[in-house]
Amino acid sequence: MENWDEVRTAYQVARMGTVSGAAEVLGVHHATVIRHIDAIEARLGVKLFQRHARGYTPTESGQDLLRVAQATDDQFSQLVGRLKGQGDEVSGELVVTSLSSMSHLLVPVLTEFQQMHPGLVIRYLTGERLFRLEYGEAHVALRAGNAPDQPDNVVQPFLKQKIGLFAAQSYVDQHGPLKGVDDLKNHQFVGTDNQESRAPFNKWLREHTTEDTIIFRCSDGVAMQEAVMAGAGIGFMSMWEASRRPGLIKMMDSQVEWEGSLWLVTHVDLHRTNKVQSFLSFLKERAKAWQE
Amino acid sequence: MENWDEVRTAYQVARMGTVSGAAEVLGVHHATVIRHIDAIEARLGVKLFQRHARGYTPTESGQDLLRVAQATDDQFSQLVGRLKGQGDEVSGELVVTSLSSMSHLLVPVLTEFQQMHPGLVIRYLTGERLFRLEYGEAHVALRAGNAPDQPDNVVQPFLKQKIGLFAAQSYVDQHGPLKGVDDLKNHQFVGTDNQESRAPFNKWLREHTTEDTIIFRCSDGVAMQEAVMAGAGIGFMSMWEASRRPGLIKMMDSQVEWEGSLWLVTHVDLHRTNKVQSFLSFLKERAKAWQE
DNA sequence: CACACCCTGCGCAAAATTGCACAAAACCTG
DNA sequence: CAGGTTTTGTGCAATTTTGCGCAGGGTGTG
Repeated sequence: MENWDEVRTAYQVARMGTVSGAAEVLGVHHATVIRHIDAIEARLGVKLFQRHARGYTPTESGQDLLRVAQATDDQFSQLVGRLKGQGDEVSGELVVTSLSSMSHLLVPVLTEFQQMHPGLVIRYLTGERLFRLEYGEAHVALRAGNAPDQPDNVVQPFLKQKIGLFAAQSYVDQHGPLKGVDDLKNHQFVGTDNQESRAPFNKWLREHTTEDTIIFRCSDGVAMQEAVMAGAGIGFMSMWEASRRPGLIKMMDSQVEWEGSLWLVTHVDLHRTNKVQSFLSFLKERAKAWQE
Repeated sequence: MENWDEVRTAYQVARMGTVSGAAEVLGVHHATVIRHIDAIEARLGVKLFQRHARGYTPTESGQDLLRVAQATDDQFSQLVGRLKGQGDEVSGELVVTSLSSMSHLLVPVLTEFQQMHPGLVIRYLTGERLFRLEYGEAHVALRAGNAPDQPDNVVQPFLKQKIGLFAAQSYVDQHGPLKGVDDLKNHQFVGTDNQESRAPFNKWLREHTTEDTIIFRCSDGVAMQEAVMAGAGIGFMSMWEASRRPGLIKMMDSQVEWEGSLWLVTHVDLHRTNKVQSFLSFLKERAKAWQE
């Protein structure tokens, strides 16, 4: 059965009993209805209607089609109702992805947002590989670094991540405090294993010290923080992270050039949906508290 | 939801994951598929797919549509299976109509035919009013008299009804036998109450006797036979009927001009269906036995 | 019995749909 | 990393579909 429109036409004819009545309901010319009926009967090789001067009377086959198409019509009506509503209400899944280092910030927000919308299921995806918005893997992504410029992605600046330079008390006891920029070469650092890291504070560090001062190198951000905590060396950490870890000593005033940008990225197809929009506005609201 | 064809297109895209794949399945150009998707999304105001270089990924709304349309597709497939088979197999209803005087002949045939086809429901309609084939009230009609010439009705001659002139033994005892055509005016007859009856034997009777000899007039054929049996007068009766009623005396040799034609009438829309055809051939086969 | 009304059916022209060719972008493979 | 493949997207022309007007026929009603 190809050409579902002809089924719909036949359905209305069976329901109305006349070609003219069906044509009026369908909003087409009655000649079109006749042609549809002739076409579907010819394709099926079955008479669906008995033609007479008063209209079209469905045969048993036509009554069978009537029942099936009636159910289909109901199904479609319900579907349209769901689809139209779905764009407006916040329900179903909300898939958010970010680097795992952001989870401390995001998880409380996601939890609160879910509690505001009982019908919502939160899927928070973090991992090494980038979850791609284009394939529908996520609705909202939190990205760091330079502004992403992927097509079909609508990207907006989220917030500047304030970065500080910290060390553990044990490190200060052992190596003494940092006495300004010129003293950097006399200390040892915890840094990223990635030589080409484009994070601004990493570039700053490469410019102001020599390679051999970075004596503890990690590929994972969380491990870096652990290393700093353990006194392995001086390391960069977001101000917000540092405030949650007691015993850290600020080694230097924060430089503006260390700041990293965070970006909120959504797929253009989903950006205008109420679900995404309400989450974004809620997230920005909560993010104001982090800035101070 | 108008335009069911677009639903079908969207269904195939959701199923295949690509526009090209859906286009191949649907047998249309991929540009058509793209336009259908754009159209249905615009009409619903909901994004059904996320577009990317690898194809179209259904959103939650698209997945909802996929489920509904999948069910619809199954329903339609089953419907087509039923419809295509329905034309071939003998099942459902078989509606036959005739004058009630034919019931003695038809009922045994109908009974046997039903037993040959367990899935069949026989509806045998008899009554004063004519059941009209055009409105789907009956599949097959058995008509007497001149050949019906209604449009859309396919008419075929069934058999000639041999008619004899009979009386009860009690009538012969009282009035004596009929001594030829010239003796008709000396007898009394059982006839129809309808002055304009076009039955050939009635016209013959009006031509060969006077009105006042028809002393028992009925509107119903069965009542006429009862009257003849009771000795009210001489009356016409089909040879087949007379042979089933003992004690009747044939008053005259059967005249060819008395014979009435019976016609099998079907609606043109149903005439070619296997159900009607197999019943007609079965009926004709059984009718051969009546001719002898 | 005649009139009015409604429904079907058909030819022709207008309109919408579709197919085609081509472009551009992304992905896979060797 | 480059070539080949697959995919979507768009302007233009051909085709199909649709709408319109009118004729024909049947039905019901006054």
